Parts: sequence; C-alpha cells; structure tokens
Amino acid sequence: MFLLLVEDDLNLGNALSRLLKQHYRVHWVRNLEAAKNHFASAEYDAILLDLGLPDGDGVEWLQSLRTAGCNTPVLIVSARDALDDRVKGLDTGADDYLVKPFEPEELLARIRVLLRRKSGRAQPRLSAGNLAYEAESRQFYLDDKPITLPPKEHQILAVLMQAGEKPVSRERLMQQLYGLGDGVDSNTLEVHIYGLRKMLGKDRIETVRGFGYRLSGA
Amino acid sequence: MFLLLVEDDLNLGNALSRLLKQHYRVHWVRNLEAAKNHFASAEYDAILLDLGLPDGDGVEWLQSLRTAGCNTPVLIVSARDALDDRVKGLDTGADDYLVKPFEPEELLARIRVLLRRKSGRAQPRLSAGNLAYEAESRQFYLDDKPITLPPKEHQILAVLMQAGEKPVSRERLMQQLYGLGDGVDSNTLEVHIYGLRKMLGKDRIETVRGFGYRLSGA
DNA sequence: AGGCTTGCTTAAGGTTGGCTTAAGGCCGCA
DNA sequence: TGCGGCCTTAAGCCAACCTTAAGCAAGCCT
Repeated sequence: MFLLLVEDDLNLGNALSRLLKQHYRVHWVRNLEAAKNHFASAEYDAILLDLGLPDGDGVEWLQSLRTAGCNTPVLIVSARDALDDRVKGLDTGADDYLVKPFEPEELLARIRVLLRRKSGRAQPRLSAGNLAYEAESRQFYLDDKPITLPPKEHQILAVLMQAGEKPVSRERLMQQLYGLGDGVDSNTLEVHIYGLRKMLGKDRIETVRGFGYRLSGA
Repeated sequence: MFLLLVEDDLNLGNALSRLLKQHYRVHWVRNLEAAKNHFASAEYDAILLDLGLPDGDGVEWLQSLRTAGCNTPVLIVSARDALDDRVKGLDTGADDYLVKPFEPEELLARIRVLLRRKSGRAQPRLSAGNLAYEAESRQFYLDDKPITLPPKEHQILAVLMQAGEKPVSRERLMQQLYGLGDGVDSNTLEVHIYGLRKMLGKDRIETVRGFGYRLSGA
C-alpha cells in the first residue's frame, strides 16, 4: 500500500509521515507542484490532501484529477472546518474529510476504510477457459466478448460455472430451473444443454453419464 | 436511490426522514428487527445506521452484514463520540462515521460520497452515448440538449443510468416506482419503457429477456 | 454381439414475455 | 369547471423461448 501525503506544515507533515510509515509506504510532498509530479510518476493507493498549500488550492487539483477520470481515493485533511469547505471538498470528489486537529487513530481507521474499498471491490469474475461470468452484471463472456443467452440456458451455465470443474447433478440443475416443484418428466434439460453446446462449442460441457454435467476447463 | 434509515429517536428520525426524502427514496425504521426485515426485502443503495438501538447494537448487525459478504455502503450516525467507538465502527465495515449532532448539509454531502462510489464513481454527471444526467439538478440531456421526462420515466431512466451498462431487474425498477407495495400486476413498466424509447430512440434501452432492461452505450 | 439404457439431435407446436395501441381515470391548474 | 398531463388498464400481436416427441448414437451390461 502506497500513500501520497500532501502537507505543507513541517511539523505535522513529519509526524504524519512517521505515523503512516508504520503501516504503509509513504511519499510526503509539501506543495501542489511536487504532488502533481509524484502523482504522475507513481501509482498511489490513496492520497491524503491538505488544503492550504503554498502554491495553490488542493481542491482545485482534486477537481482536475476527477475530471481526468482518476478515482484514486482522496482523504482531505484540513484545518478549514467550515461547513462549506467540508461540503465542497466532498462534492468535489473527496472520499472523506477530516478536520484538524484529529486523533491519529481515527485517521488510520479512515485510511483503512478507503483502502479496504479499493481492494474489496474486485468484481467476482468466474472463469473457465475462454469462458467468463460476471455475477454482478449477469454477463457471460466468450473469448472476452460478451454474449447473451436465453434465460434457462443462462441459469444452467451460471450454476455450472459456480461449480467450477466439479460435476453438477441433473437434479440440481432441474431444481435451479423449476424450483422444488416435482420434477418435470421430460428432456428439457438435455435440450438446453444442447443449445449451450451449440453456442459455446461442443466440448465445453462434458456429460457425466448417469449423474449430470460439468464444465471442462480446457 | 434508495436509503434505509435506522434511527430510534422519534424526533430526529422524523427530521432526517423528511430531509432525506427531498433527495432520495427512504425507508425509516426504528429498530434492528425492522431493519433486518426491510433489508432482506429490498435493495438499498446505502444505510444510515444509528448505534444505540432498543433491540441490539447496530455495529453487530453491520458486522454480520459484512461477514455475509454484503457491501452496501453504511454510514454510522451516532451520538457516541469516543475515539474507540469511531475506530471500531469504521473497522467493522462502516464507510463513514458521523457524530451527532451534525449539520444536515454535511450528512447529505457524505451520503453523496457513498452513492457516488457505489455507482462506480458516478460523477455528478453520468453519461451514456448521447445521453447525460446531472444528478444534482435532476436534469437529463439528449445530444446536450436538456430534456424533461414525466416523473416515472425520469425515475426509471435515472436508475438505468446509475447502473451504467449493467442490466437492471424489473423488480428493482418496480420497487423504485412503487416501493415495497406488493407487486402491482400490470404492465406499467413496459408502457413507461415504451415512452422512454419513443423519446430517446428505440435502441437506447435494451431488454434483457426474463430479467429486465439495460442502457446501451452506443 | 445384441439388447438395454442413457443421452443427443431435430423440428414442430405451444406458451409466454414483452411491445404497441388506444381509451379511461386521476390530479393539478387555469 | 374544463383542460392537459400523466398514469394505468386492457387487448391484440409478434417473436423468442420452452417443451414435446420421435428417431438416432453411444455407453454399458450379460
């Protein structure tokens, strides 16, 4: 984890820098100019931004970052405690706003919140060979191209992908399609599987005779 | 946007509820029990959580939510101002911690931060192709020309834009329009969609059969 | 091998989800 | 009180989707 600390006050900067270094890698800069340079040349996981800087306003920089599409988490740390300042800072794109003086522990906790988001946000994306599934967006990809499937086939494939390489029983699949309601006595499942195979390629779904089906990774 | 407000104090709850309703759809509940029920039956975009509740501790509920893998943004709003409480709240999984009493404007700003992040860093201005939406002014633009939509269509389109390219389920949309009230058995949604398409162009809203709708970027 | 079972492949209805209209009711506003 | 938006209901229609059914291929037994 790598933080950029932008703080012009020598004492506070020193203290913060030392505090943060117990937990993260930190670059400390004392003006906007330096902040911009550092930011351009490294990838930070979060930025701690003071507002009253010698060579410009931190909020304006933040503004430009956001406009440029950068969404690195930013925590504003400022002595400006007016409501207006806080609201403006947050609305400009800051993720948090901490008013000086603050307790070190709280700063650390709030940094943890920002970093947690960043890492925990990874979209759960299942994949098997040239196939992938993004649960969040309900989207399948085949060779990285999004594909759409009819509802039933969609359900079936989702279950299979969830199971990874493990075989899934017919019952399980039927249940997925029709709920617990007594088993429909028909070959629908097979027909859907056929449809899937036609879409994905013949060998992506193996049949496990007498049991069910499984996805083959290769 | 849909918020769950968990606050047992009658006066404060009322005031907050009114405040928030100027900007979002809000459910206000007064204890954990009700919170759990509501949470199970609806999809909220964020939760405002008081800690001192009559039937248990809000932090514990938060804990269990996070353990269960839910990552709905949570803003703790509490009278407990001890450092320990704040750190514990944040470390348990809260995204922000606001100490009572607070300024309404700040609460709103912090809520905006949470919601902004949720939608993959939705700027104040969302856009998709020739379509744009300015959340602040509740204004849509088509080819950069401001357009006005009837209330229901406005809501639908707003939800779709928040979701970006992801499909949104019918249920989610119906909920947006009518709240939890048991499913209205009708085709209103489809009629509204039809209206939208007539306004925006036929292909801007794709239907995901058996599921819902999604905005198409191109 | 021969018979038996399980699963594959097709094409033809049947069903349903969603689209499109038009008409009626509600509400706010002049 | 009438007018104009807007929302809902209802009905007909189309296409996508699901199921059925029947014949065929491939495993699996004795």
